[in-house]
Amino acid sequence: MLPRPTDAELELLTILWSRGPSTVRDIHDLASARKPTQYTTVLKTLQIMAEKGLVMRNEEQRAHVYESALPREATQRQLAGDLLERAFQGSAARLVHGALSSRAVSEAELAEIRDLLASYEKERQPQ
Amino acid sequence: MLPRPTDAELELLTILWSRGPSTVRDIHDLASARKPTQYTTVLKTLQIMAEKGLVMRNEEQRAHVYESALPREATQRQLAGDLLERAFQGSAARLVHGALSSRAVSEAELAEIRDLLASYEKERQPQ
DNA sequence: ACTTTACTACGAAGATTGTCGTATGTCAAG
DNA sequence: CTTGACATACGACAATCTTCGTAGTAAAGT
Repeated sequence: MLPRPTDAELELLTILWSRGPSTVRDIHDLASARKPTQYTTVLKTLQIMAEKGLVMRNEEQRAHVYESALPREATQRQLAGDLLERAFQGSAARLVHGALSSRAVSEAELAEIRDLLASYEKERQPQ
Repeated sequence: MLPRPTDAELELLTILWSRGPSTVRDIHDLASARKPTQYTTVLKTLQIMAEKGLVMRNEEQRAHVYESALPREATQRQLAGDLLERAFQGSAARLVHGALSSRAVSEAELAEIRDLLASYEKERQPQ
């Protein structure tokens, strides 16, 4: 339903996910710390995102408050699923392999994934 | 070094990975079976990909032969790593969670991922 | 009251993407 | 030799993306 967020849009979504509802000022401060950007660039991007339905806007205050329309997990599911189909022909194992081989992975991270798998294994057996 | 392939480019790369070096005719036949497209659209896209370095072109024959510049795994690593950083803040566990929750996963697939993890666990202990 | 500051709206420019049509060249068959 | 089939080259168009500047307005400071 919702379009896949573009690169610039995703950058702002990650900020909204970590901060929760935020003003353009707040979002710009964080975004431009990572990559220098004009205030109006962030504003314009958020306005477009609101048109697309990627974010919701609360206009009660003079400084509008923006909020991600979907929780982080939902968008992450969409993005992972999309890449899974388009680049990995649906092979989750290949995607995991690609992710793990892209950089060093800590033991803690491997353990976390192992636990995740275990819960999926269990889920496959309703009783 | 190489740019991230666009959606249309990735579609053609997947064909090259499965078929190996191919003519535009071959690629077009397969691509347009999935999504109707004009021959020259595929040709133009391949020419742009050659400029970007995403594919190599052999012009010995009248019908040029195109070949992916990188093996499938290298590009998949790039794409997975890129998404990992941009959408998952580097958390491989979250990426795996997103992928698995995006659709039903077979027992065989889970087993494959489990084996993959095991090999990474081993690799982490040089001695 | 006036000036500075802060905010939104919006037009627009430049780059990229995806798509196609047309021009042109090559080659084999009639 | 001419024609038809098939190939590449390339210009062009619309849509989207990213970015920014300017205009207008509301609030706050002096």
